[in-house]
Amino acid sequence: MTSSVTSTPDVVDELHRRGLIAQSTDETELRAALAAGPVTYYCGFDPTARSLHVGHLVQFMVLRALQRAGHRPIVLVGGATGLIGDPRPTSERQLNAPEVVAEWVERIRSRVAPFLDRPAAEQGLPAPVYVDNLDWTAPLSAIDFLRELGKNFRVNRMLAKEAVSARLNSDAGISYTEFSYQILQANDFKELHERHGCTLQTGGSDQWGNLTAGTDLVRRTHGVSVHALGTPLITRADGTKIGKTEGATVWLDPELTSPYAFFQYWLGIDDADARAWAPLFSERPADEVAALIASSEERPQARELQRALAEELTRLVHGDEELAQAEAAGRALFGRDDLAALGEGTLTAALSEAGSVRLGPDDVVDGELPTIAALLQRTGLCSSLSDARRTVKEGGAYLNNERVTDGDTPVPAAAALAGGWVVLRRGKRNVAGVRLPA
RNA sequence: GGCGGGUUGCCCGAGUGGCCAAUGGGAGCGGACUGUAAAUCCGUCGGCUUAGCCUACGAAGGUUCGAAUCCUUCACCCGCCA
Repeated sequence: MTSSVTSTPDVVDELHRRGLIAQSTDETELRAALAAGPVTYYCGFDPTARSLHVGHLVQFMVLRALQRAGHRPIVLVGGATGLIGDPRPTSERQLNAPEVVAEWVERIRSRVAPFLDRPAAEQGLPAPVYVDNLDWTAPLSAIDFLRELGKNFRVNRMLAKEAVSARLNSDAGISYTEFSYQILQANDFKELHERHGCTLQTGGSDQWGNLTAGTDLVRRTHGVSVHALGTPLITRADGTKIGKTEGATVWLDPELTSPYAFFQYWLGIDDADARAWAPLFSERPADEVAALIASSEERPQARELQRALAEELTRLVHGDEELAQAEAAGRALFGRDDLAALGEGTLTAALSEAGSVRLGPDDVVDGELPTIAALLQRTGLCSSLSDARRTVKEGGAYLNNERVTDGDTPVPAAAALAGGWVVLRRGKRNVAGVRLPA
C-alpha cells in the first residue's frame, strides 16, 4: 500500500488546491468549525442506477479528505429520495419500482465500503456511519410532512432553485412529486443533525439547491448554522461527461465494469483530461502530482500520468490484487509480444479480465468451429453478425493479433494458443478470448 | 372547446407517390497518422441464411401495380383563438 497520503494541516486548503470546491457556505465559518474539532459530515447517494460510476468518485475524494483530517463521515443512501426523484433540468424522471430501488440501495451500499472503511481500519481514522433515509422518511405521515416540514419552506424560494425553475420554463413542467424532493433532502440533513450531530453536507454543485435547502431547514428548526460544500461538475475537455466509454458507463462495481476495463479507462483518457483531473483524483502529495503533470507535458508519449491515475484509482476502487491482475492482463494483451509465447496461466488470467466465452462440443458442426464473425458477436465485441462482417470488411478484426480478411471462415483449430485459447480483437483496444473445446 | 402546425433511424434534421434502408450534420464504430492521447483525413453506421431477403419513417386501417410521401380514425406534442 502506498502511504503517500498527505495530511494537510487545513483540509479546506487541500480541497481548494485539488479543485474539489466549487462553492460553499461561509468559508470562514466552515474553516473555523473544521479547525475546532471533529465535525460530522455527510454525503448522500440516490439509487438512480444499478451502481455508482466514476462520476461519483469525486464525492468520495471529498469524503476521504475530510475523514483523513479526522472528521466523521456519514454515508447516506437515498432509499426514500430514490423513490421520488431529484428534478433534472430537462425532463421528469421515470419512477423506478420500489423493489428495484431497494436492490440498487443494497448494491450501492456494498460498493461504498472500501473508500472509507479501509482508512478507518488501517489508519485508525473515524469509522463511517451508514444510513438510509427511508428509515425516517417512510414513517413520515402526510400530515407531518405538510405541517411540520412544509411550514418551513416558502414555495417562492423553492421555485427559484435552478432545476425547478428550469423545469417551470420548459415544456416538460414539473410534477408535484419531484417538486417535493428538496424538502425530503433538506429533512435528511435535519435528521442527521438531530441523530448524529451532523453539521456539514457535501455534494455535487448540481445539488447546491438541495444542500442549501438543508442548511436553511436546520437553521430554522434548530437555530444552528450548519454548512454545505459543493464540488465542481467534472467534464471532459470536449464537454462530454466523465466516465463514458464506447457509449457505456464506467461503473465502480466489478460485476458491471471489470477492474481490467476500469484500469483501461483511466489509462486511455486523453492528455488534457488527465492533467485536469489528476489533482482531483490523486491523493498523492501535491508535488508528486505536479511532477506527474509536468512529465505529461514533457513526455506525453510515456503516459506516466495516465498510468499513475489508473493504478491509484484501480487500487482504491478494486484493491491491490485486482490492480495487479488488470495490469498483467493489459501487458499481456497490449504487449507487442507474440501471443503464442504466453503461457496458459497468463492467457487465462488476462482473458478472463478482458472478457471471454467458452465453446462447448455443440459448437462444433461437421467438424468445423464457428466462424470468426460469429465469435465476434458471441464475445460481444460486435453487436450483430452484420456488425461483425462490417468490422472485418473495414479491417478492424484480428485473430491472435493477425488481421482477419474473411470473417465467414471457421476459426482454424490450429489457431489455438496455450490452453485452447484464441484471442479476438476489434480495433485497437477491445479484446476478448474464446476457449475452444478440448 | 375551435382553428392551424407537427410526430422520420442513437440525437438533430431533410424528404410530400416509384431512382428511399431513406440527403445532411452530430455521436458511435473501423482504418491511416500517433503515444492504448488529442486533432486531422478516409471509410462505416437497421437486421439476416448479405449480388438477395426481412423489418422500418407515432399507431391502426384504406387508396394504389407501388406509400415515409395520398385518404380515414386514434394517440401524443406545439402554436393561435375562446
